[in-house]
This record gives sequence, structure tokens and C-alpha cells, in this order.
Amino acid sequence: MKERTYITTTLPYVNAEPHIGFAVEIIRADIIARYRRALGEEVFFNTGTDEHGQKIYQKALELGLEPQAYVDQLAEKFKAILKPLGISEDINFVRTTDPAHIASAQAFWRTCDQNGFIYKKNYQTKYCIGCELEKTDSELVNGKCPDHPNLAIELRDEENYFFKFPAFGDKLLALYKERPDFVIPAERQKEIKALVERGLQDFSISRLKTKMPWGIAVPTDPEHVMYVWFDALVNYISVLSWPCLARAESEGGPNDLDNFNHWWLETGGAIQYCGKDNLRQQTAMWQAMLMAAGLSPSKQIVIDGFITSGGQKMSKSLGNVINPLEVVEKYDTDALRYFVAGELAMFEDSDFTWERFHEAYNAKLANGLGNLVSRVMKMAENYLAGPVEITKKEFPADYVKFLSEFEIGKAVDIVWQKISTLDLKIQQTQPFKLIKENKEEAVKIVTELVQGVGEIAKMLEPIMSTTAEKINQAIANNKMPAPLFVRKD
RNA sequence: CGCGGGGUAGAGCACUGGUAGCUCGUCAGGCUCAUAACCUGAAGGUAGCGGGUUCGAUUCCCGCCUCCGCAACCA
Repeated sequence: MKERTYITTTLPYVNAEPHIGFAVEIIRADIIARYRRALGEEVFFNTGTDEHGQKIYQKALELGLEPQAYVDQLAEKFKAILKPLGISEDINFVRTTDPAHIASAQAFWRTCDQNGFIYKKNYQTKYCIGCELEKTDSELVNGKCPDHPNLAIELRDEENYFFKFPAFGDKLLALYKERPDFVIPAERQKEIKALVERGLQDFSISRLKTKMPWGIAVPTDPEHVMYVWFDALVNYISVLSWPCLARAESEGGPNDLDNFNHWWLETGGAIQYCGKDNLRQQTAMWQAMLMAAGLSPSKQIVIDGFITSGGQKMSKSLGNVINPLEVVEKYDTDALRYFVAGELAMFEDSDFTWERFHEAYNAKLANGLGNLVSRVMKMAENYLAGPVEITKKEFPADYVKFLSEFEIGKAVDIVWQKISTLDLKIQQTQPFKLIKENKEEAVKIVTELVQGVGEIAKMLEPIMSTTAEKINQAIANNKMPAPLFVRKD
């Protein structure tokens, strides 16, 4: 049977334009998706947009738009960013406002409900009279609204549906124990394990429709809508058409269950990329939700760090926001992909600044990769009778090892080590001199160099597919290509 | 005592109980196939601070300082 991989990003919340963090996450996931495809695996790659909830509702009201009209606009913007980022064209794009997703989320609710893990209870919200808004604990400072420290916070009762999270504490711990690489990197698994060990609390999964109508209707109660991320997390299986309503016999063909079996049960679930702010939701809450519905857990959760700029969180007020599309415009898609793959820390916070980007571009892409391809292919064009056929078609073992551990940066290092090796080989063997004295030997060396460049192209396919293709073309035509990356000052 | 991560050359990072490494940047030399690219060499760090264990610690333990993120009904 052909190996299969289901990999997905977190669905970004569309209360703002696409930002660099999402670009980084989806590029990494895309590299893994392309890599697995290159290994000959069948790959299902998913992304989309998370479109419900209070923030979006408010944003739409502010803009004087219907929520649906607002999210339609944003979803288009998120779709439009895929191509400039070089994302696989066969990626699935789900919107949480898609009718199929809504039906699936409702079925998921019903299933959890029928299994006894959802109940209704009174819930006290904290309300600031000054702001005329509900406040979360994290918004309060010393139990007071920071904007109205002289006013007492009022407690208001509200009925909410809750999810019986503590019922799954032991099962979650068993899952972490059984699968030490369930959460990547391991420190994050330690972190969530400690959190679960400290004890869980039920969490609210609905909102009163009268207060916040922009959500998926709770199927058992018309007065409530689902709390946004309860619905959003279900996307990972709604895209597989769970709950897989069997097709009528008269319609023939496989029923929808096959899709879920094919991509969830038989693959061992999705590999889910997410930011570290999503640790709880994805590695604990979502897994508990799956258990509540009687489904098997995800395969792996890969936790990214945050992208900072100048050591600080990007924010409009600081003016340090880096727009991924601007990077692509000023440099290009593969330059951005290189930077994401090779220069940023995989699992920790790391800094994205124009200065760093510019230096890395010149040093690694223009001087390193681009220049090597030019010098080798120039000699090949001049000295060789015809194109070299690349014989090595496998990825190196350490490259494979690193990518299987999602260590994209280390895999990139292997490529650049290879570039250095070839540059050094040219210096040491000097085929450009040798050609005048010992043509046969020079031809042999240049052929080896082209082989080496071919291996580099192979390793670059998942990371920078356009560049890899340009190199392969140059080899096939035995011609020096136009500079792959023009040096910028 | 809430949880987690970090503090190592100008910058970004790595390894390690026993002369501290890599990439980028800087400086000098070499080469000329190549995108003033490439190769070689050099300068540059008392490894946040203090204490402990040890024959010996950057590496293990304790304390402190400091930076970052999280702190569950915000997504």
C-alpha cells in the first residue's frame, strides 16, 4: 500500500489580513507536504479560514458589513496569498462557513452530546460597566478593568454549554506516554503533560445567540451558537466529510466513510502544524474532543514558535510588521521560502527583520547557491559535449532523518554544506585551468560537479521548487542559466 | 513560590564533565570558471551573576538577576 500523509495548518482567524506567522507556518507545512510527495507518498494537505466568533462579528459591525460579506472578503485574501508563497496547488482550502463544515460541526456536537460529554450550566461572566463589555481574566489587572480601575467588575450569570474536559485527563496522559513524539518538539509535550497533570476544568463551548449570533447553531438548542474554536477544530475532520454519511445504495460507489478512513483512520490522523499559542487547544482539548466523539487522536502536533521583529512582537503601533507579500515582491517566493526554512528557528521564537533577510539573501542565495550553479553550468556548457544525466535520485539519509523530525533548518544546512563542498572542489581541482592541459580529466570533474548540483536541486525540490526546476532545466539543456538570485545592495 | 523557554565572539545559533564550535558580518592574502562571487588565513568570547558537587564545569545541582511567551471561556 502506498504511504499516505495528511498534513494541515491551523486555520488562521480572519479578523485581520494574512500575516507573516501564517506564512511561515504554511510554508513549513508545504515543505513537509512536498517532501512526502517526493518520497512517493499520497498527500492530503489542508488549510483554510476560521470565520466565526465575536471578534469577527464586531469587526464586521465596525465596518458596517454583514459578517458573511466580511469573511468572504478575508477568505479571498487568504486564498490569494497561497500562490505568492509557493504553496502546493492541490492544497485543500476549507472555510468554517462552508455548509459541509457546518453540518459536520453540528454532527460532531451531537455525537459528543449523545456520548454524555456536553452539559449545560450557569456560568458567571465578568462584566465591566465602564466598557459595557464582558472581560476575560486575562484582560483584567488585579481583578479590575485596566481602563476603569475604579469600577467593580460585575458578575453576570449566563447559561452555557460545557464540555467535560476532566473526563479525558487520564486518557490524554496515556496518549502522551504511549507516543513520546506526539507533540513536536518534546519540550512542548512536557509542557502540556504538566498542564494536564495539574488538573483540567470543564470549558465552555457555546454562546448565547442573542449576544453573539455569528456562529454555528447548536443543533440541540436554537438559543445557542458554538463557541468559535469548538467549531474550528472540527475542520480537521470535516474536510474528510466526517461523519461520513453513507451514500444510498442506488447511488453506488464508495460512501463518504472511505474518505475519512483513507485519510484519518488509515494514516493515524493528521499532522497538525500550529503556533505555540495553540498548544492547549490542539494537543489537549481537540484530542479530548476526538475521544468524546469516539474517534482516534491526531497523528502529531508540530508547535512553531512566534515570529518577532527586532525582538518584539510585530504590531502596527511599533511599525515593525513584515508583510509576507512585500517580501515576495521585493525578493521572490523562493527567497522567502529559503529564509523561513533555513534561517528561522523551527520551534522557538525567532526574529524576522529586513536586515537579516537581506544578508541571508546575498550570502546564501546569490553568493552561495546562485553563484555555484552559474559557475558549474558555465563550465559544463563550455567543456561538455552534452547534458549530464543525474544518476543519484535519492535524498541523503541525514536529510531524510531531519525532515522526518520536522527539522527543516537542519535539512537546509545539509544542502548548503553540499554547496560549500562543491565550491571547494572547484578551487582545489581548478577545471578551468585543467581544461587546457588535461581535457579528459577536466571533463570528468565538471561532470561530477554537475552531478553534485543535481543532488542539490533534488534536495531543494520540497523547499524551493521553482529554483529546483530552473536548475534541473539548466542541467537538461547543459546551459548556464540566468542568475538564479541577483545580488542586491 | 503559577507554567514553559532563553541569556555562549558585532549578529544569528550549536555542541560538550577535560585546549569553546558553526553560519553571517569584519580585516588580510589567493584564484579568475562564476552574480566584486569563490578559496585560504586572521582578529574577535574570563559561555548573565553568585555558590556547590568534582582532580577538573560553559556542560551537573542550588540561589539570584534578566529577556520572551503562556496563564484556559481572546482566537
